[in-house]
Amino acid sequence: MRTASPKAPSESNLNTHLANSGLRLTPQRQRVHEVLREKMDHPTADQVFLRAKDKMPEISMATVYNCLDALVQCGLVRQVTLDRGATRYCPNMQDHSHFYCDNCGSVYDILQTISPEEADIKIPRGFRLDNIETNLHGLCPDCAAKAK
Amino acid sequence: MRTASPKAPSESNLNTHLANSGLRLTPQRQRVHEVLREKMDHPTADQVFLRAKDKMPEISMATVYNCLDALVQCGLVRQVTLDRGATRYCPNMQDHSHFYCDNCGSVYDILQTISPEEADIKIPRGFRLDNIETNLHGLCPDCAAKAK
DNA sequence: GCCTTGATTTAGAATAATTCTAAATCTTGA
DNA sequence: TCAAGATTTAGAATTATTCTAAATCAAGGC
Repeated sequence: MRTASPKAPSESNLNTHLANSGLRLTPQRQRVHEVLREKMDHPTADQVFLRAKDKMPEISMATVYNCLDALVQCGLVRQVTLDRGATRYCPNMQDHSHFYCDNCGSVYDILQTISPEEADIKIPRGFRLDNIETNLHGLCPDCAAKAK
Repeated sequence: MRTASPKAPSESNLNTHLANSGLRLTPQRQRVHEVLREKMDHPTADQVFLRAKDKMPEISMATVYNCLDALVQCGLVRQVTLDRGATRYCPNMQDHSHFYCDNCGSVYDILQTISPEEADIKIPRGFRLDNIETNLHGLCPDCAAKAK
């Protein structure tokens, strides 16, 4: 039996985005999306996998990668590569940049970015610029204090 | 016997930078630096390894990583992480940003950046901002043409 | 509702990228 | 010349990501 259950706004949002990219809404994609929004640190695929398993023990690593790719593709998650280590995922789609501590590897959202207009970036003819990613490198408060 | 051989400017530059970071000038570090400057595409560690072996067949992968780290540490090379794949290395220390084609993965130097001042980035108290990395994402001319 | 088609998930293998280890070899300064 | 510490090396180990083929699922047509 199927009852017409009202959907949480985030779920319908998720469905809309997925559908716009020709992707389906699946329990796994929901779960991965949920995990990312639950704790908006910047988890690696592995961390997402571990957290997702709490409520969905049968999910596999390959699926986590698939889901993350799907979410990135439909514009609900950003992929963040800041160093040689594992890629991180960020569900905050508000315009912002990332501060990366080159010493301890911690990541912070910085609610400020440079828009293409104000940056006045001129790209050569033929290129199509989709977005500008800004990564701030330096030391976090803890490491900065110790560095003195 | 040791003769006082005059050094090429780039070599003395390399030595100066290394020394300033408490690092030694070694043939391997010279070779890796040379490889990067020979062809300023944005090679991965693996590509650097293959190219370095031409003139130094006994160099090892671990050493290439060590050398790249040393060069990054002393400010002669930039590490560039643009996606989930291997890290790339860029010997162009002129202020510039990278354009990354999200479709084919090609990388281009864009001789333009956003200075911390004009960006007007305000980081929270306690953080130490060392540099701003700007990555431009989109499609290269080839992929942009095909995408239409 | 049933069926077909293609999308998605799965476990596990495979590959790729990076780091680690311990021994050998340099380099520098005393 | 020696000692101490830095660097290199091969190869193993680890980590991160992708691939594979089979099983399952979802959506649209009948």
